[in-house]
Amino acid sequence: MLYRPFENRLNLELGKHDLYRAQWSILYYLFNNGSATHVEISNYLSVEKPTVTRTITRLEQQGYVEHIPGKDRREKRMQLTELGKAKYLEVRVTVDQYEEEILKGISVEEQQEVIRIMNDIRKNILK
Amino acid sequence: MLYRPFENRLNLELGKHDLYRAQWSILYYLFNNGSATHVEISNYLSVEKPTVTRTITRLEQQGYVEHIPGKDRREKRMQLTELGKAKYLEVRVTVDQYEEEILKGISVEEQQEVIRIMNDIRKNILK
DNA sequence: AGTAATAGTTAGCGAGAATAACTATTTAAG
DNA sequence: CTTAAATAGTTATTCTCGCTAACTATTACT
Repeated sequence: MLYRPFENRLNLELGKHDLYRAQWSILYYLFNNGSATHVEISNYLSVEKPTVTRTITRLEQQGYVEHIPGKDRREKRMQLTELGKAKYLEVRVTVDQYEEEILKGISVEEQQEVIRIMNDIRKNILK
Repeated sequence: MLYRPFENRLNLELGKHDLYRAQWSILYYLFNNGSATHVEISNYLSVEKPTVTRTITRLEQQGYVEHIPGKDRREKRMQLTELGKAKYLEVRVTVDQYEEEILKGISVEEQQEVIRIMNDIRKNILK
């Protein structure tokens, strides 16, 4: 009931910056995590590895992410480039405005409550 | 954060019945509404008309929906067939189990609270 | 009567995600 | 210490779901 309108508007906002949701969610994760492997991203987003590979490839072509040596020669640990960080912060402004707009009239307590409950549900699903 | 795991699991459950989310959401709407035109479904799901046409066509081929005369010769008013109603009830059992499972430990008050707030957000987005 | 608007369809495109089958590397077991 | 199993990632292919643009058919408005 909420997802489609939310997705539609978010894609509209992100489109202004030549980004899609899948790309944005990885920028977001890397910015807040410093770095991550494909598998970590895969688990975080609940998508399969090939999906991650494709999106990461695009982000690499755009110059937003780069890979750094991991503890293995198998794993590919990724992090944001300087350009990627700048991009994140730039888009963040737009996304913040969007969030503020759609949360108008919802108190901070209510927001926290919803996040807490959604997290509980998430745990139930992934269990 | 919640959508992908939810979608994955739901599709898994629906897959047991040879259905996809898009189809299920229309079955759901028609069952609870008696009948609807393409435009009504389009608005309800926040999806464009061609998308509705395609999904409805599939449901028609599967024998779950049929069209009845509307107030126009333009509009195509759809309703569930007997088979469609039976299918809905059959799948409903699976979906109920799924919902119960993922809502374990969430009180009814909390559920209502979340629904209320999500509805408020939805209104903000569509405004 | 002639133009607007509304309902739906067709054609074509693209995002996003999945599975299956593969390579490369690392870990564990006999 | 070598071989089998597990892990990380890629490639190829397929599917759903959704979009826009351009169309037909019908109805409403001026």
